[in-house]
Amino acid sequence: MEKLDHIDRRILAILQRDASLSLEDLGERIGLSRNAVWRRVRALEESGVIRARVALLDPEKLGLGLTVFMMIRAERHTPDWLEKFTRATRDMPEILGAYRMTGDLDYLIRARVADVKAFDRLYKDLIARVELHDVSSSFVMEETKETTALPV
Amino acid sequence: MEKLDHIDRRILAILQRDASLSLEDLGERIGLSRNAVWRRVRALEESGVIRARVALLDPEKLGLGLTVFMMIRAERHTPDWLEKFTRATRDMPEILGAYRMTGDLDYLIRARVADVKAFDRLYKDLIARVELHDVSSSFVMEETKETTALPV
DNA sequence: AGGATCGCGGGAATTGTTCCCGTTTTCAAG
DNA sequence: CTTGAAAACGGGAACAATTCCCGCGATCCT
Repeated sequence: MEKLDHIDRRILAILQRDASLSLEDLGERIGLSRNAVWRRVRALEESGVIRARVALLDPEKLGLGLTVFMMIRAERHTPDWLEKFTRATRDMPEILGAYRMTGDLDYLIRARVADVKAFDRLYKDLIARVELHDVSSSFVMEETKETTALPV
Repeated sequence: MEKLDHIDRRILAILQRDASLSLEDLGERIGLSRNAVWRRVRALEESGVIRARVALLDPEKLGLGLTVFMMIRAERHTPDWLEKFTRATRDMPEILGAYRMTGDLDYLIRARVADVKAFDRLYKDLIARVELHDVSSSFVMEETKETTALPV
């Protein structure tokens, strides 16, 4: 939790939508010299507020047309089951998010695959790696929103 | 869906984890001149495979410590309900993802907020904007995985 | 009011990007 | 095989952006 002023927040708001702008352009937009902006950006990177700069790819163009959520209840509630589950999800690149939850479902997985057939392979691969008591999968028909931009 | 060779995929794999590398460095890693790499990256941008370059922020450092999922069943199943729902989620910056689903739950929302109190405000704000028949919210205790990197 | 601190902008060196051009590789047809 | 066309490569150079140094002005604290 860092102390950020209004200008820092405007910089973050812009960069988390488009990090390809030059410092010159960025400075122009917020009314500061390329230079002042550079110092602020560097500070935000060093403090870890800016965690990374990445390229976002288009899943459709990569043939990954289907988003799937898997609602999971665990077989056994032990530390080493959790450890195994964590490793399994980390090692499976189709899995984009894995969450331990409150409520009656224990875990939630968000994954991106080519199609239903590919999902079935993912499913079988997952249950081979870690025992699951109950799994209910839902396909996403439409993503009405999907962003990496946090509220600043 | 584009035709990508092995080198393109290696470039994408690197850039979707770290887009701050220079063309020189990138070329070195994959055994090509800065120049050949530049042409490939440009082609990937123009074809839309690379959708954007963005900065990823640390939610904890911004005081957004809580991820929430909301499982929703709709009040009415009409085009203009969907339209209203879509606009509502678009306009609420805490909502990072909104998905129309198969199965017995109609919609799923992924959101990031400061704490339970902030979630309650989000919840009340949402039900004020669009009528929901049934909402069940779960908090994320632990994110064992969370990535923007797609399998290439 | 004086002194210290902080953030700003200008300038300049360094580094990175972009584009041109000649060469090499690949691939298909003869 | 050999040959010709097309595609991809690397080197060089111009241009652009980044990075860092410095001096100035605003702000704050006593």
